[in-house]
Amino acid sequence: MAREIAKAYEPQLIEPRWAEFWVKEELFKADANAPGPVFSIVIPPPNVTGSLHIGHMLEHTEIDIITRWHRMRGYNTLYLPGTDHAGISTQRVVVKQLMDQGIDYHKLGREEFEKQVWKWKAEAGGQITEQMKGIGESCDWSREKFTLSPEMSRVVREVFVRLYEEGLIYRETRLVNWCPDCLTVLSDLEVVHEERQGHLWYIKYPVAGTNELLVVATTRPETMLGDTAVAVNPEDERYKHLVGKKALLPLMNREIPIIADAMVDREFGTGAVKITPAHDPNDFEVGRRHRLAEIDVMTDDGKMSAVAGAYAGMDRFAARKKIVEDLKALGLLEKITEHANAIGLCERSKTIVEPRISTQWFCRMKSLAEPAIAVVERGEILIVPDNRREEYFNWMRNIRDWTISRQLWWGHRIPAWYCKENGHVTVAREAPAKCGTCGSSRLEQDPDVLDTWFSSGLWPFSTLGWPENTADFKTYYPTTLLITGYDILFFWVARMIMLGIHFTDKVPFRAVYLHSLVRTGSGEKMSKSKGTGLDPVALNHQYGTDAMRFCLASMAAPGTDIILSDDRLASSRNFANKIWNAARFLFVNLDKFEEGGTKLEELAAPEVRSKAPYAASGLVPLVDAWLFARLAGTIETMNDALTNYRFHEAAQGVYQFFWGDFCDWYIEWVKPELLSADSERATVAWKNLFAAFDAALRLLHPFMPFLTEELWHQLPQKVEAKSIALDRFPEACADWKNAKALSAVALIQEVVTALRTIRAELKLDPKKKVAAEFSAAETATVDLVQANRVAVERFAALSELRIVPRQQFDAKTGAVRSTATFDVRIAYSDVVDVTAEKARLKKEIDGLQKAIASKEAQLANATFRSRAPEKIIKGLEATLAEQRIELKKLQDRLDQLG
RNA sequence: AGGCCCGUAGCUCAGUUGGUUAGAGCGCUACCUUGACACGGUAGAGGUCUGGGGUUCGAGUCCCCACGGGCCUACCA
Repeated sequence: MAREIAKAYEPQLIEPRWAEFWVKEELFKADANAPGPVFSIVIPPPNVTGSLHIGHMLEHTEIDIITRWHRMRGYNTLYLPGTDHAGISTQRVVVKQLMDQGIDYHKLGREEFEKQVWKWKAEAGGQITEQMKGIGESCDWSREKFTLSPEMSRVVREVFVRLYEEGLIYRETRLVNWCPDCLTVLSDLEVVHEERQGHLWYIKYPVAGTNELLVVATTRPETMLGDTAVAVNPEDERYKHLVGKKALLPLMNREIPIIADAMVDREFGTGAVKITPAHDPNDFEVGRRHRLAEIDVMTDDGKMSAVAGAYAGMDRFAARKKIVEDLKALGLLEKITEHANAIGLCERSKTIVEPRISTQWFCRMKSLAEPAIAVVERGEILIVPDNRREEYFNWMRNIRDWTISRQLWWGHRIPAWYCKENGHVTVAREAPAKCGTCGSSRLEQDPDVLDTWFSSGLWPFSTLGWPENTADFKTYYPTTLLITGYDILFFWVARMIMLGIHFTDKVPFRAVYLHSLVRTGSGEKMSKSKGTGLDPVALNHQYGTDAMRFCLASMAAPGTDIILSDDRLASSRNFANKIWNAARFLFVNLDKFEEGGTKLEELAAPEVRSKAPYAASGLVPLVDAWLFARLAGTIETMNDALTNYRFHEAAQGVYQFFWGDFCDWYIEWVKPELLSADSERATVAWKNLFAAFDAALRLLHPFMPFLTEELWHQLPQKVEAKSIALDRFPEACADWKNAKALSAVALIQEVVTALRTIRAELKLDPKKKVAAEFSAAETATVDLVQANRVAVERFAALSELRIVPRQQFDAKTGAVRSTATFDVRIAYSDVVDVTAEKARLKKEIDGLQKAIASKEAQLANATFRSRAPEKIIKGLEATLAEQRIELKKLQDRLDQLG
């Protein structure tokens, strides 16, 4: 029966089918009671608002490769998927959507708004999950979680209450980061700093009761409306006489004290600082020290407030302009200078963050951080690449309390109730019927929600059933590994470690692999808003998901960012096509072979494959032995690479094996034998070929799941076998290792290449068969080439390879190539380009002479001989000997050419 | 202000503890539409590892300085 197999690999025709199959068959459903070592990994939950971007593609590719690899090695494997409710982003998205419909969400009311968000989530929120299924991630979808589900909410409340009871969560009024666009407080981490060119305005403050003017410099003139003091350094002779006097605040006509505080830098500006405790972190500190009034001159949406005098109601930036103009008109503006400063922006909205006094909930971090530092120090959690360890330590050792409340409606509502009678606070797991202190039933729940990262911080154990000691929790916690981006090391990783240890007494994961960031061609972080992002879904469609995965993996060297290019993607696509065509070759020829009566079952059934390599006439043919030796080496390389998260090395290993060894050499070598009349040799070749092909598919499967699944199903499998994903990753059999076969084939390859090189230089028609001569000093070399003469003749398109003794080797005519171990020659009657040949020889002689000279010098050095390891010296001497022989040959050849 | 990373072939990148003529993919050149594959085959050209100094028998690899690029942390108005 002839097999149908397309000429080129068309991933679009294959991927959807397998993606659906994997999900439908629940192939990756984990069993907490299954035997074997455990591998478990939880997904860094992507925002439910999001769609798959290139960063996810990289992250998920790495996770899936490691996961599939473990599963194929017999681990009890769990890859737990899920999404994050992403408080601010999601709320922003839905608010905007409502606004587009002309609906103000405030008017809708909290309850109705929440309903709208859930509705939106149900309709649009599953996009990324669907995309993950589409790209074939081997998740256990039955265990999918959402950070805001009732199940997760229970855990969040449990954690909040416990921390509150332990005194680690508290409520306080202080200066916080406020986003006037998102209308919520932000944690320090959610404020991104950007260097901007601004100005320094020098403003004259009249000193009450004198004719003096005190000049202060500020970057934010609009805040002066809330000034409650002017500060100078106590040591500053220029201003000593003014301390204790009053300044008259321009525009507001308010008297404010002139105070002395050591925080003032005498060198900066004028050495006199306006103090606005309600709008600047430094000033806030000074204000508390000196018991100054805190006047908030702004509203929550960044406008000037009622206490801002004539400027009330103006936008904060418009007010700045107007204030500067007014000061100028009054003659109170001394000068304006250029000044660069780092400005705080809201991560989400990019709005300039306003420091503002507010009552919020905080989490005390110091005591949580200490054990989290210790586990990393002790290596109980491995951070890879390890240079990130220092960043982690640095941040953890200087950790500050975490603002955990947010003025949003979408999120985990803070489980605190205020007594309307007397303000008592009751914190509880479930809504209390009455105040825990006074018994009043007039309670009101805190309107705020928790920072999204608060629930994310519980992810590794909340998803596995904690606080119950479930089977999942017992089996899969601590998780084995976390793969995530280094940009959320503090946001997320650090907090999971702290909360994980605190609540479970165990680390949440044994290792953290921080993957690279995918950058644009110009090296910037890809950004959707700038339009510089690549759409992985489109690219997957264009090149195939497997090609995309392979490409990302092959570039994913730890610690280096990835710049993705079309060229690189195309090369991975070509690799997929190469494999496809290797399969095509097998099946097309198999059709012919089967006409002889031997069926695929007999050549490639699992039990047949398991006994490879097969011998012909009692001996495993050299090239077959070589192929399996290469296979064993590749398996070891890949296992070693993946153990150390060196995805690029593993990818390179399988690429080299499949394309270089399997396609370029092995298939070419055995081609004639596959349809040979010698049916024993043909059968052996087929069996070995299929066994190696099958092993190669399994090696490649974690990287290219679709293609390998498709081709694997074309080989006979055990009756109950459903997927290559559940087959075993090949193991490097000790029997396969064969150093002799490796070096023997390497020599044959060298001979072939030397002959081909001559042909190319002589510009011989590739189809024209010519005679060649071979000679070598060692008998073993001669025997080897003799034994493989037919293969060499075919590889180099020779009519005949004559093996001649050294002394009979005619190097005087024709074109010659020599190595230290052998010489080859092709007789050629036409005129050879002597000048070119001489130039080539001279260049090679030059290089060799340099190499020889440096080795001779090194070996002549007594210190080197006494200090270098024996192995190096011996190696050097051996190479030197070879190079001398080669040099001699080249020089002789050059002499012959005159 | 402090800390980290990077600078290797035209391009994008590898190069594990310092050790023998520095690798890959793409691109380029030449030849080849051979019965798996032009998303292919064969052969080839092309770097002295940003610059300078140092340690060492020996440095792309370790140290110092400079230049160039990126990132993180940080309350100088």
